[in-house]
Amino acid sequence: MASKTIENYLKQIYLARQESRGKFIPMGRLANLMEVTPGTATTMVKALADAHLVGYEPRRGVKLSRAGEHLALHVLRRHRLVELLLVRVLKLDWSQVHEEAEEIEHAISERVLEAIDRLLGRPVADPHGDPIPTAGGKVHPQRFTSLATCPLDRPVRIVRILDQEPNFLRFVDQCGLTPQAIVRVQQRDPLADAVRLRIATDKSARCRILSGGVAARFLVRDP
Amino acid sequence: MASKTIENYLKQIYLARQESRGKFIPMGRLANLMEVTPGTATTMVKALADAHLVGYEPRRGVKLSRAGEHLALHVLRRHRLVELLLVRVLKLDWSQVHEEAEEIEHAISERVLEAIDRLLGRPVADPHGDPIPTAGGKVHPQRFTSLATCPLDRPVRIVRILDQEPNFLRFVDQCGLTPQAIVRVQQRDPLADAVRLRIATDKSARCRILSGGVAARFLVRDP
DNA sequence: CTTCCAATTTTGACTAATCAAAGTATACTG
DNA sequence: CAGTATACTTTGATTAGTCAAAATTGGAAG
Repeated sequence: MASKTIENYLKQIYLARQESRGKFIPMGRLANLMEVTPGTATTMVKALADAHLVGYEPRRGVKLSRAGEHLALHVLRRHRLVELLLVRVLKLDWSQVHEEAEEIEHAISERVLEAIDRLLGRPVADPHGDPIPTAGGKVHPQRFTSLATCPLDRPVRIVRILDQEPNFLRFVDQCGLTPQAIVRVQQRDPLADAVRLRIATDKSARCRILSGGVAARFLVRDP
Repeated sequence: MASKTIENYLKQIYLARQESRGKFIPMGRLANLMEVTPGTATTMVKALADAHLVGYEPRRGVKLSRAGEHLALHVLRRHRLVELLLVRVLKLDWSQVHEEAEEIEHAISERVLEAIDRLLGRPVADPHGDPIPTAGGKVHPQRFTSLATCPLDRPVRIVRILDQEPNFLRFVDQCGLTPQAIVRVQQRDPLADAVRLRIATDKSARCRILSGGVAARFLVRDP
């Protein structure tokens, strides 16, 4: 069985590849994500390569092998199903479940995972809208725009938030910018790097201003 | 924070003291319970003693300190609440939850624990009837007889089973000797080491014969 | 009182994961 | 193209937990 540490390295490599579409993840980036020194990351990645979980090219970086990706998706499946259990069944706060799930994801067996999946009715997304890989390791491909790029003056539905930071999520919660919320982008000012939007469900008709970077963390689709 | 290993040592020392009422647990016994070599147990116990979690006297054995017992009870609380969650909410089989909880007990935070406790309605016992320590570390003292010692020909209620072995629990399940079942001991034969009993809820009026040792693993009280 | 045995402790070594710091390569800058 | 900054790798050391095997001891049996 893969150790907790190995599972975390593979998960981070997988997640890093999502954003920067390049094949190889540079060591420095991985070391950062894992919060270890660069030397530690190099050592560990070489061990992962020996176990055929990743491909490693010195000074270029690391990428998942078939087997590594499979394992990473499995970890992600556990993580996201646990998050949903914590929110839906144990009524934990949306903003906190990510950190809780970080630990629990390494402790649950296939049996428990299946029981959670069944109880929750085979869900396809976690509380942040992140897709839950199937038991077979498939991820439903999402191709959403974001609040930084969607058309103006048209209502859109928030479907996913690309940030797990509790403080940020608490802010998101207070604004009402949670998944399923319907919002309309009224204006974008590229020079000021500002996005002005209105939340449909918010009767007070107040506007919100977000920076472009923050707006890009909200994925949306037609309602 | 105490590591998983430390938590397990403390838990085993606590559980061992329950049975053999002597103050000190001999090293050999602990090494057995932890499935490590005696040398490993000695090394580890000396480290625990340095952390003031146990008292250690060479060649006599080990016992929990106040702090160690507190931690052990906390682990046990997590273990038993998780077991109950797995049975009641996730509908897992009674006979399997012990091994599942062995892992999960080290992964859940105070917050999650509290949420489980609330969801389950502050339960006082897990699916095997083992008492759940309170958040403050109190255990409701149980003083039950067992099927090996209770009065004959009087109905009694099974309240606890002192064995977590899946095969044994499956057998218990099939017999209907689960917690809450009402049974009557009809006869004891000390020489044959046999206990004959009838299960009240079993319409077929069939009898069961258990050895004295097995009978002693079923704690009972007046219905 | 000696002998011996079984339970313990000690010793030396190993694995996984980590860090600090020194060394090396790549790429940028003039 | 040389010089340097940055990113990466190597090296040597550390900690937690473990084992195998040798050394010790405390008490039971003669």
